[in-house]
Amino acid sequence: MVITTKDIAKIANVSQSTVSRCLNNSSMISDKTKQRVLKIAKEHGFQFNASARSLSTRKTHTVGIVCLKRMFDDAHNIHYINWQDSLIENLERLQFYVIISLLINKFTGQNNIRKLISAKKVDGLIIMQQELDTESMAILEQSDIPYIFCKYLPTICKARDVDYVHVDQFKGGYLATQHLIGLGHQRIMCISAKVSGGEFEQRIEGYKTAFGDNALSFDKNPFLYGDGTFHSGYQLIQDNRDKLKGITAIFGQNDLMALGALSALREMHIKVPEDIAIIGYDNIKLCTYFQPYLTSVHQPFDEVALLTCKQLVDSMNSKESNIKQTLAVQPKLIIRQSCGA
Amino acid sequence: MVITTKDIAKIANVSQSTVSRCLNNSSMISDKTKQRVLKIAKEHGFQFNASARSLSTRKTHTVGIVCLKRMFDDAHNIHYINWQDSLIENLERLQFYVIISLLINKFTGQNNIRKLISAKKVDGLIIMQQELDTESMAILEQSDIPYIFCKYLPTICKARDVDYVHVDQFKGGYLATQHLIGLGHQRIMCISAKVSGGEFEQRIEGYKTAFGDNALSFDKNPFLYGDGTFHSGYQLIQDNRDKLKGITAIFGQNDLMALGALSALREMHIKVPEDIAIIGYDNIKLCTYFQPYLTSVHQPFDEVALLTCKQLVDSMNSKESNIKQTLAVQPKLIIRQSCGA
DNA sequence: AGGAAATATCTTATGCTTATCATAAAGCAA
DNA sequence: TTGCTTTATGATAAGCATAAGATATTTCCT
Repeated sequence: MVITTKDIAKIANVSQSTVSRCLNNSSMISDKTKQRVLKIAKEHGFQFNASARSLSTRKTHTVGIVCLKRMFDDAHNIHYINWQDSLIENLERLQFYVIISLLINKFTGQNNIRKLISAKKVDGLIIMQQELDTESMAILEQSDIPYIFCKYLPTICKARDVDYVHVDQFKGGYLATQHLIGLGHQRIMCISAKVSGGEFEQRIEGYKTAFGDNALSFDKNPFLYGDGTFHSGYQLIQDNRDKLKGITAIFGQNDLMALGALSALREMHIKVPEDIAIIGYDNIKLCTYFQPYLTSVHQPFDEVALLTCKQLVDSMNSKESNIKQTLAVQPKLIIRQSCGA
Repeated sequence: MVITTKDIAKIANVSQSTVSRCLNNSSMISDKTKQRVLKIAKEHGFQFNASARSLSTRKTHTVGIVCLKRMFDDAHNIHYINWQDSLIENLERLQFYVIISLLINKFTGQNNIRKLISAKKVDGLIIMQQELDTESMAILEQSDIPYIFCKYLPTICKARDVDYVHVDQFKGGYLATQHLIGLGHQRIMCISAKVSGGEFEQRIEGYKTAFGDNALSFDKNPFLYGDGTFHSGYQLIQDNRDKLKGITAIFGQNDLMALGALSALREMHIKVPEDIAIIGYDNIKLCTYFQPYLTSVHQPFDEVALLTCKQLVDSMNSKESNIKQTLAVQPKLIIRQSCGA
């Protein structure tokens, strides 16, 4: 059923290496032979045996995407899937197979990064993680395959010499805050989450800098911490009614928490944006599901995915190890109804 | 850096085939040798070269998941990712690598099912599709690897002899309708979508049967068709205010449309559940984000994923081609606030 | 035409593992 | 001890494609 180069060689009455050269578009081959072989290959629906080819060339044409957990419809991750999705699309466009893998196999305790690398299953890895344990990091560093961090990990990446692509979170926090200040808000509550990786911290830095740039003080402004889910945003507001006194705006560090807060405010009959303005972060689809539509900071995941794949493919193609690159993408303010602008 | 069986053979001072036998837990090997070889392998972090092994054994320990499009945060698919997610988790537990692939490579026009099969990249395939073109179906049927359809495709599957796992959508539609009728509703509007595959049609069959079982007529009840997105649910209500007259309940054939409808009703100051009850379908997280929380029909994706993987692995392990199986999972009614129960 | 250079093709080895067949060693019965 | 069965291990081939080295063919120049 399946045809190999050997079969084609027999049919075309040439050697196997000639077939290989034809199929690989090599020079040193006559046009006549090439056309003949290619025609036969096509007629028989020839496809390289990936294993044999990998064994010989040490290339798998496969990229692994490693992530810690996959709970896409909640938590900080309703939009996370878009990043991954866009990565897959880009990789397929570039003719790579894509293996998805959890960081650790929950049932065997096996480190999947190690497994993928030492089994030679992939040519490169994209790490989508908030943080990475030292063991995994060491495995990556000792490996000879290129890897890149996508989106997350600014703090960790900063400390190490690795490729990474991220959205400028400081800028995002700055943009959001500047927008609120521009609308006259000074008593702004921050709803954040304690997740490692430093993304949220950077947004807060942006927030603080915006205050500074406007010669304003944020000292009296409350900072509340949840876990990044919708319900934590909701709960934070419910549990801190007292802290709302005097507050005119809320900066939700992600859309889910912002929308959770919005939901709580609605139940408390506090009007948005009339009584309190709300701004979110991520620009997920949910922003435009229920009125008032949520003003948010868009993270251009398409651009990030494209850059990530490009950079990884560059590394995979070049023989020497490239100079590590940090690529930053600029977020964008999306103004809707929730701030009354 | 990377150690091979040949290296281990040299270190242990045995032949390569002995090493292979030890690592593969073969019989015909003395305990002493086995322990020694295993110890060396472990010390050096030995991992089989996947390509070489596949070439020799014709097994890749890899399963492909094929899907048409990936637009996970919208459309009918906010919960679709959970299915896939659960599949991946189950496959990793069973020690398989997972390749994700779009049905067609948008840029090359290449049929990825064919590519995965003829390149021998996978041992089995899971198809997550609403429908499948005849070419792809033919490729699958001619291939010698097992494949299974997950969740979708009841109509298509019924016509062919294939393995498939699905949720009993008829039952789901029946449960939802029965619940509404039990609460005294008879004038129920159906908000559905024209998506092929037959899922929605089956839910409607369940709806109709429930009416019949209660000796009621649904003849005057409106059936509205959108595209499955939140916004289409919203728009359907906005555009059909007139049809709401006399209606006491709405059956949204998926949660997104139901919530879209809910959002529209809210803007029209129609109270849910007091004026109109709403029931959804899918039981996505979003059901409990904004009050009134949406009553819905839960599709047990964990169970479906487990069954899918089990059945596929069975097929992959057995030498002869198994008898094709149809596995149905029962949906479950989740009662919340939106029907006033 | 003769010979070097360029072009086209073939032969063989290689990548890593497993499978098959062959061989050696050990155990046991007569 | 001989001969036979088990048990353990080694040697070689096979799986499929590519790479390197060898050979044949053509082209081109003097």
